[in-house]
Amino acid sequence: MKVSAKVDYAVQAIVAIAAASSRDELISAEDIARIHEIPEKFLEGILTTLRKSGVVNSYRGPSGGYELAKSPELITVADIIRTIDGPLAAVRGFAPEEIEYSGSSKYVADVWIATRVSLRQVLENISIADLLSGEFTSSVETMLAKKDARKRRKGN
Amino acid sequence: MKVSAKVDYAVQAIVAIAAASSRDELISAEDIARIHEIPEKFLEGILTTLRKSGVVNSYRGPSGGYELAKSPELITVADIIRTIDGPLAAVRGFAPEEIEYSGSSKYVADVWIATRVSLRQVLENISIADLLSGEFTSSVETMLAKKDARKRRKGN
DNA sequence: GATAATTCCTATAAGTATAGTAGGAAATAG
DNA sequence: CTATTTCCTACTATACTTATAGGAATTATC
Repeated sequence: MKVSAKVDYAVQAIVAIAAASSRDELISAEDIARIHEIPEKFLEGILTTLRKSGVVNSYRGPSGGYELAKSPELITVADIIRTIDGPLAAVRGFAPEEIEYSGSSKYVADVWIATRVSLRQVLENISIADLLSGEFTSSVETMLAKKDARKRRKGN
Repeated sequence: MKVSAKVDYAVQAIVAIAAASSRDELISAEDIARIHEIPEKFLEGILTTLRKSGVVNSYRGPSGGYELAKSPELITVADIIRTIDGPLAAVRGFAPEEIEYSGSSKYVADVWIATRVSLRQVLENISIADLLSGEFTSSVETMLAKKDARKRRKGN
């Protein structure tokens, strides 16, 4: 259950682009890469994917760069993850429903289905606009306010 | 955000062992592998990891096999994932707190922290006993009862 | 028109993780 | 003694992740 560098970079890049767009500016891949310490050529590939999926627009030439293709309220973190990495919660590369669990494993599918529901509840409810303002929907705020939210679990 | 084959196999194996243990029986790796279509030698490695972390006990020789090392109420899916795959939600291999997000990325850490909280809420609240009975805690039942819990999201 | 900035495209590559295989040593019940 | 089973070590193939390299296409500006 790991978040790839690619996805983390993609989210950071989109937020940076959104910040520029909110000032009616374009921002170049080079600037994003330098500011957020993302390998530039790697970032270029990520931005190409985001462009092809219609999340950002790009313009070439001097004073070129990237802008959001739609309002930041309409882009969620879940959208970005699905674009970059595929399904939110794949089990062995399949959707939970596609796997046959028999006998004592009968209820194991429910684990992955519940996992997917919970990921959706968080990631579909955080928009790029939220990440610009730092104000999240109440269900997300509730999670962030949890006692040990920012603490690592003891190594068992 | 994918669930590895290893983790899926591990959960299935533990439940199978729990089912046997509830009848006061041992079960062999070969039986588990055959019944649940898990590559046998691959499963052996998984069971060794689970033994070393104190989740199961093993006995050699004919009529040997595996049993749970503790009560199924005390083993959660989160425990199994951490044993097999490491932290529930690592970002680029680090814990969310370990990454420095600056400038417009300031709030990106909160995304991964909320993600981790939500995974914990699900995975720490599903025990092996729950997977034997098919009866989950109410917060998990609520998720499973959600409208589209068992449906894939449209490809965006 | 020349220049420089920028995206776009294709190819390659190192490193790591995933998923699995093979063979045999050690223990043990009957 | 034999058969069963875990235990241990090593190996392999493939894919994925995380990049890197070089240059072609586009375009704003002088």
